[in-house]
Amino acid sequence: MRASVPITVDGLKTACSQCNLVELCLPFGMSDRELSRLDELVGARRKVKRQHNLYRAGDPFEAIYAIRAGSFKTDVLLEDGREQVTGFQMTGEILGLDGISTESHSCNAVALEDSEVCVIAYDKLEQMSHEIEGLQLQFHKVMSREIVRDHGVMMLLGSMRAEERLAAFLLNMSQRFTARGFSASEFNLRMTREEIGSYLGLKLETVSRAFSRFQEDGLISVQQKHVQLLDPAGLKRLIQHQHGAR
Amino acid sequence: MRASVPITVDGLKTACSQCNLVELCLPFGMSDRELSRLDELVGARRKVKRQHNLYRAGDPFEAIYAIRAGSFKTDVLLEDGREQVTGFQMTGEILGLDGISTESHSCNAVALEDSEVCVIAYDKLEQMSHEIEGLQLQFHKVMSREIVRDHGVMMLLGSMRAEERLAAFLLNMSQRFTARGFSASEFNLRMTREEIGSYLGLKLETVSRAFSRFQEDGLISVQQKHVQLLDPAGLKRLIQHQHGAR
DNA sequence: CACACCCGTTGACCCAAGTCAACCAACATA
DNA sequence: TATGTTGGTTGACTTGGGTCAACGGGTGTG
Repeated sequence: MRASVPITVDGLKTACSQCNLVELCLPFGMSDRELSRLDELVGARRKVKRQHNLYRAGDPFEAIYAIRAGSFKTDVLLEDGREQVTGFQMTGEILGLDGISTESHSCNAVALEDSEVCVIAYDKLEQMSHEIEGLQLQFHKVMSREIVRDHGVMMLLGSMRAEERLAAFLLNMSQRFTARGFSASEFNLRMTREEIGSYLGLKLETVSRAFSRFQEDGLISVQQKHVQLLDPAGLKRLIQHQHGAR
Repeated sequence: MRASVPITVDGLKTACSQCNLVELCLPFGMSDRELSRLDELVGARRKVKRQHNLYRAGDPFEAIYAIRAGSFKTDVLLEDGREQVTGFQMTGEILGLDGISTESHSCNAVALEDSEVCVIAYDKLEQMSHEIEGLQLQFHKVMSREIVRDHGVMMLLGSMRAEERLAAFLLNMSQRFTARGFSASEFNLRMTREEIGSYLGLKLETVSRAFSRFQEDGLISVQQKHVQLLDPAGLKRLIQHQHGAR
């Protein structure tokens, strides 16, 4: 637990039209004309240091955030201190959608490494969505994707065994690294075993053991946060026909 | 598993402005002027018989649905047949938001009893959102609420013990019945123990045992689907300070 | 109105994952 | 370069919830 983040805004306006993350981010699928108008929407960037919060549960909701560099986790806390990590977010992904419903955030967003986000004022987004056809549609798709993703996590948590959960997690990470132009088979995780465990509804020891098991079975090679997928098909098979599962 | 639903549209247009569910439904918070315009948006109603699907995973996405009467469950299926119930929906709640992202539905929606929905064509909704200020905002709030709700379920599934999950479930049901003008302490569940179990990531036997345990402890009184909450505060306490939890 | 089937309950037993503990490796800080 | 601290691994043991099985009651269908 670290101190609250000192808000770090640098004056630089970010141009969506020149950002290499368009393919992954809010502007996806919009026309060039629309894209250029979007540049007005995106305000300043904000830097968030590792372990610092982008926002906290209870904070008033003013903006959503597009990750420009780095990565985050979101979590919810119970009164008694139990933590549930609800997601890990990478570049191009949108943070803060949870805040719209009650006009205040319902979870915490914490940077897993030194990161930078584009701040998108929500009232401006609302207004501009009235004007730009493609923006509204794309924004709805982003929210809908989040809902679908969450259903997938419920599937993980509700119906899979420990090793299946970790396999699904690794394949998901691989797929998202690939979409960002990184290797599908080799990457560095940014989160701890405990954070993975919280996300997957497992204790950190169980996560660690599953990693070791996968290594023994020649499915992956792990060394701390560095992971190499040696047999992605094997991992997929593990999810599909593991029987006797709950 | 039953046959696919024969689409049952009756010609009656539904007037949001005259519906007693406004408080709970999409039109919430909109002005009277806006509300009257909304009547154009909502197309026909559709009846869905118990056990029949409103839509299935893979169906092309065309509309979202507001529940006018009855209730539903949504679920996702794994290749090997495992089912995960992702939610239970009651009157005034919106179904189908999962379909926006890929333009096809990603889960199944099944009626738990004979039910009726208002069909809201998505392209019309998009178009009208450009024109009606309050509609866009409200629609975003509905989607955001769904995301927040899903995070709550992840908390359940990832960090709570069996009895805590059931207690949280019962309190949630109670709260939603209350919002609909029904008793907070006495209601009939529409779903089976197996469906509750799937939703909570438990086996039906465990759900049944937890019900019995609660009854022994004087927290509730159960008889089949009929539930009476005798000590809601006790149920709340159970969630908050149950220690030794995972 | 009868009958089958589905649903819910309960018991006995088992196992996957949690708990507790020791230890080691990385990495940050002085 | 030393040194404290955090993160990860592994082992031994425990346990909450899953599994399997038997049974009884409700209810929707013919």
